[in-house]
Amino acid sequence: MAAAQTTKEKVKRTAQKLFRERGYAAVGMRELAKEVGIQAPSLYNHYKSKDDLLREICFDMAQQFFAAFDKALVTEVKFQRQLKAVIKAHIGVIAANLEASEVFFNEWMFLEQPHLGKFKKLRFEYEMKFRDIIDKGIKKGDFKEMNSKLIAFAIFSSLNATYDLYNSNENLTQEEIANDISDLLLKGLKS
Amino acid sequence: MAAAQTTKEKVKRTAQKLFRERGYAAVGMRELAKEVGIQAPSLYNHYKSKDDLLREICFDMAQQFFAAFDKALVTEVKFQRQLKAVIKAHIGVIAANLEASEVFFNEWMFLEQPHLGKFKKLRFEYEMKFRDIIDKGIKKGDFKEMNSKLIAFAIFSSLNATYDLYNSNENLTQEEIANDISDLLLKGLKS
DNA sequence: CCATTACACTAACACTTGTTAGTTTCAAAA
DNA sequence: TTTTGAAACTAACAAGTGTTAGTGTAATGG
Repeated sequence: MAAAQTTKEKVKRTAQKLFRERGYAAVGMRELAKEVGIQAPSLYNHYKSKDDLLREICFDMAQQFFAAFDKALVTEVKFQRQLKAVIKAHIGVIAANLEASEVFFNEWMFLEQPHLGKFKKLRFEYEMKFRDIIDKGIKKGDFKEMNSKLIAFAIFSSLNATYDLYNSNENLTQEEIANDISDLLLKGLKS
Repeated sequence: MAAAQTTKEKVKRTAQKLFRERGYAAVGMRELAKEVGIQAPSLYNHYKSKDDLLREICFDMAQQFFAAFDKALVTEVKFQRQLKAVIKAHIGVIAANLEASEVFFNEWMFLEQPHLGKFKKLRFEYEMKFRDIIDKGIKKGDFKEMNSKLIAFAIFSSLNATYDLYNSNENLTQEEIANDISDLLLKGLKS
């Protein structure tokens, strides 16, 4: 079991890093290849196009988010706990794939058809899983009567700030971020 | 006083639209020109470079955010009200410049130096104005003891989801969004 | 009425883009 | 030892990039 990564893995990891910091459209195949340490055409021994590379990054992350959500959900019954559990799971995936998840959130728009359509569908499904918990929680009385779409959007965008939090000078653990954000969302800032 | 917009205004508005929906790097000058209804080189009669165009969009928005913040702040003394007031002001600016504010949030990274440096500084200052309210509110006891950086990040990212909310099928007014988001942040989701 | 200015145009440049074709290298399988 | 396959290479293409030079035209101001 080689601890060293294969070239293909290195290509993917480097692409995640570059796509995140400069944007998919702004990163050229030559630049990517140089960072990996090979020539541009050699990239095509591993991925059949630039789009193919982006596709693998985005859909891998989608799969991870779904898997983590489903795993987190089964163990809880109360909606407050359910929400906290999936928030924790979501942040866990981000924390374990900091760069790839940023690409997932910000660069998916550059996917070409038909993958773009499939991706949008996946994202919508994932959003609906969150809204489902909120709606059920409202119905049961665990949560306040509020616009669940707005809440879902607020939750998502808060969670997705995790990357910036990690890169700030504060030394926050994944646990702390998940706890603080779910506390804020559930109980509010007011003392 | 022509009610019709000048060509320069049309260029700017079209650029905001295209940069938002396709990303700065992915939009070419020829495409922009075509949408405006002129030839690409004619753009240079109005802006001296592509970067110049992005710069004007970004710094105009920065100025608007600062102006709205300062205007909102003076009238309030309690920190909960202060926070709500600046949230309202922030969302007001987004609502009045939906496309430009998206460019401001997502495409500023493509600014070239020295503008990039100046822009980053402005963004940081703006963030600190928010954190300042939170920190003072915590000190006074109006707010819970929490990591103010995390809170500020969560607030910012929530606010910046406003664009997506407007574009969803829900018919939410600017008032409603501002009220619901500040309610959520202050009082939490829990009933 | 003439000079100037604003703003459009076409042609073109130097460079970069993603990608393909064809070739070489080198280790593992037969 | 020969064959095969993966994975690197160089050379090159067609298309697209931001931008400049130079020109025409029509309205404006002296």
